[in-house]
Amino acid sequence: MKGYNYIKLCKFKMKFNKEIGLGFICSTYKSELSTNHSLKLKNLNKKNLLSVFQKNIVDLIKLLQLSNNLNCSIFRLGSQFIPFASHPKFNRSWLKEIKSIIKDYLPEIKKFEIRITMHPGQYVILSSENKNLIKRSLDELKYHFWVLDNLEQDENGIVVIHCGGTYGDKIKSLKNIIKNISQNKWLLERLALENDEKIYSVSDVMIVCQELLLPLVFDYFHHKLLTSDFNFLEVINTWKGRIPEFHLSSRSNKGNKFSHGDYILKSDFIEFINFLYTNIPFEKNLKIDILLEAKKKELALKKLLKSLKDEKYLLV
DNA sequence: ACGCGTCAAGACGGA
DNA sequence: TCCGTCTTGACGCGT
Repeated sequence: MKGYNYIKLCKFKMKFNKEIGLGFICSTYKSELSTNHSLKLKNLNKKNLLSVFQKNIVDLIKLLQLSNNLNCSIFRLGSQFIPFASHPKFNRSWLKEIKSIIKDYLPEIKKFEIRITMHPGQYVILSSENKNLIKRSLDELKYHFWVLDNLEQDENGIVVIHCGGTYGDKIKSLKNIIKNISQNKWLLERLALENDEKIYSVSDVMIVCQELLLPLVFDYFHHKLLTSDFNFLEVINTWKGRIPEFHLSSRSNKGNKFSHGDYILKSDFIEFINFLYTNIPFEKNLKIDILLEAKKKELALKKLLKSLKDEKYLLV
């Protein structure tokens, strides 16, 4: 049994005594490896689906191997792992074959002991009044849960979503989210909510997380674009015994202020660690997973690790 | 053969 | 009003 992969940080004001695990998301840069191989809806049939899924699961193992080589603790599995799985044109009976393929690869996947989490697309919305949209969102979430169940992930295998739109009334929309989740208790098993950069700040998301006892995924980049007042210990407390998942990205030097950069600036990482250092009591024993949301994926992770080593922030 | 626009889906802010 | 942002690979049409 190997232990939790974490990086050994030093050179902070005092020794930073939390165990920080890192990870990158979904694919390698330029997608030599990807868990998001897909197909056009009009080409959706059993044969095509199985061949695409086969590519995704084979690449998943290679991506976990790569993550492990880079000493990562967490990996985000792409939402297109089983393309169109929640679509009406998807024949549910295909899942039997998928299930048995997963079973064959499971020992290889589990041996890395890397935490696998997922982040459905922007179309999963629980704040809406539109019944059909809610139904489709629940179907999509059900698919994500199915995947993590079948990958035999423990309670740390979360499914992260944003809170959706406000439709001009944020309080009403937050109530809708609470109502929709309350009416579907199975969501409490794996669902987690993340603050976004335009609509729902950490303090907004906290209302739902505290009401329903859901983990709050703190995205530092989003928080800086849409700040709010909150007690960071309350964010930690939403995780109960689970390992908090936080997100970090740097601003892109092109595009608008919302877009994610190719890499993670060392300064942004240090700033985030200092934020954690300042806001979590020294004596609190904690593991924390930080997913790096950078366009250049594993290259960004490697570059960050190198620059941290070069400047002696990281013990090799 | 390759480059580019489109593809299941929503909502928002900014130009 | 339209486009880019969240995601970023496949594919089919045009050259």
